[in-house]
Amino acid sequence: MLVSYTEENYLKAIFALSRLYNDQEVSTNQISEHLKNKAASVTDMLKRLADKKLIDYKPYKGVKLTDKGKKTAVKVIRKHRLWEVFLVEKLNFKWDEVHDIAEQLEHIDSDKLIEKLDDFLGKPKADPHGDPIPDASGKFGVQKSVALSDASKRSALIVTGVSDHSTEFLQFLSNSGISLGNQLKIEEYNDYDRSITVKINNKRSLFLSHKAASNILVEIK
Amino acid sequence: MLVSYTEENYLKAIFALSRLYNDQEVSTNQISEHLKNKAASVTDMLKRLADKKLIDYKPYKGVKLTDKGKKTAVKVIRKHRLWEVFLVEKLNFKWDEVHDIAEQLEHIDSDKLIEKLDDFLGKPKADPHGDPIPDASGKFGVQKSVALSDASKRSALIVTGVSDHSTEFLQFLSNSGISLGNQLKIEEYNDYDRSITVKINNKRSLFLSHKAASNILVEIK
DNA sequence: GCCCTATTTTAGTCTAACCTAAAAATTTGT
DNA sequence: ACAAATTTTTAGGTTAGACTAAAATAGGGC
Ligand SMILES: [Mn+2]
Ligand SMILES: [Mn+2]
Ligand SMILES: [Mn+2]
Ligand SMILES: [Mn+2]
Repeated sequence: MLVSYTEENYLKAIFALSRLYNDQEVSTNQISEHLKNKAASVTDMLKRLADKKLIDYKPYKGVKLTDKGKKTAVKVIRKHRLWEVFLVEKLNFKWDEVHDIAEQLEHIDSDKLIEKLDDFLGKPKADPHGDPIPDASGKFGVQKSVALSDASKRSALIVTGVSDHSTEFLQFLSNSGISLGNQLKIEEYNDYDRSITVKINNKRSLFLSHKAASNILVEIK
Repeated sequence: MLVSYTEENYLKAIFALSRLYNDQEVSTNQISEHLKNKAASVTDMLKRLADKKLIDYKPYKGVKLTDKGKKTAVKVIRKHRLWEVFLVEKLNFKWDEVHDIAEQLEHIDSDKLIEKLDDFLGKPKADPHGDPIPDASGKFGVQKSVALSDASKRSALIVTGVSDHSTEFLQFLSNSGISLGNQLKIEEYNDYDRSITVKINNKRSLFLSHKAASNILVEIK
């Protein structure tokens, strides 16, 4: 039984939303907003996905992915992130340019291709935005990173990812000279607006708003 | 104006067929057989392609690609062949495994991606089957190869391509120890069934039927 | 318990891309 | 030249996936 391009996008959306809301049922409206489709169209699709046993759907009660649906969604995410690594590492794209292309590439259907691509890239554990890449069996490595805005002062931090994937934010980081792997130290914490000052790689100092800091993920070194 | 996945496949088919029949108008039935769609469906699509100015269509008289249609078709072919090179050269696929995956990859829409892929692969001039790769402006290099069955005896020949792209034929060649770049010499020519015997790289001798020899393309060294 | 509002589903349309069956146009054979 | 065979188009349907408008349901406040 084959899953269409469109169905894959719905499964991915449901997976992301159920993560976001700690594995609760996902509502029609949440999916509708996420995919920018009308709620009536979503209901339509939910019926089709339920027929295919990819989701559990109780009218008015929201949906949950079945194991089969989860497996499909995770595979699409795996493909998306592997292709992003390829685009950045091999083709020299910038990290803010790859998402839209990966949105297309993630639907290419060939198990052999995924595994050969994974080998070619050296079985990467994370994509260019620090998001973990599930392995062939669908398991994600554990991510123990926290938002920079929640990190403690003075300890050495490593930038491991971002939680805002927009071109604007990624370009802002690049322009500010922050990239994955950089070492950060929080130098000042302003109670008034929760803005901070950080030192990058023990060199330059940089001022960051709370909004920016909340979207940078770090691990304690 | 965007060209759909399906429309791209029609343009590619029309391009291939008009090559095959020396730039004559392509008929509805030819397209129908090539794409394994019914003739009525083809007529439907021809109207849509004509509306988009991608083909010139006169009912009952066959179709020709416009410049715009030709440009689109050639770009799809360029992408198909570049991806095939990627799959064989970088991911170690065999030459008989790549066509179906390239059929999907050829529809990925990003000019920047094509050009970066082309650079990454070293701007290859031919795909793994010896088919020429048009450059970014759409120009094909000239192919001066002939069928092995038409080549003259005793001269040193180089295998440059195949004209049958089926898995069966490609695997037959691999099993026989013939690949692109090999040197061949015709040792014997049997008038009875037009079969030949060739020497590969001045070492092994191999018997080939006329059918096989007619699908191997060679250049005189 | 009932009303109000927000959410969700149903009903009815639309388009792209396919199909079958029938009609029309073209080509072929004599 | 004209009938027969072939090719192509038209007419009418289907399905996936979108939409709008209207109806149904659920949940919160009193
Ligand atoms: Mn992405
Ligand atoms: Mn990413
Ligand atoms: Mn191919
Ligand atoms: Mn090829």
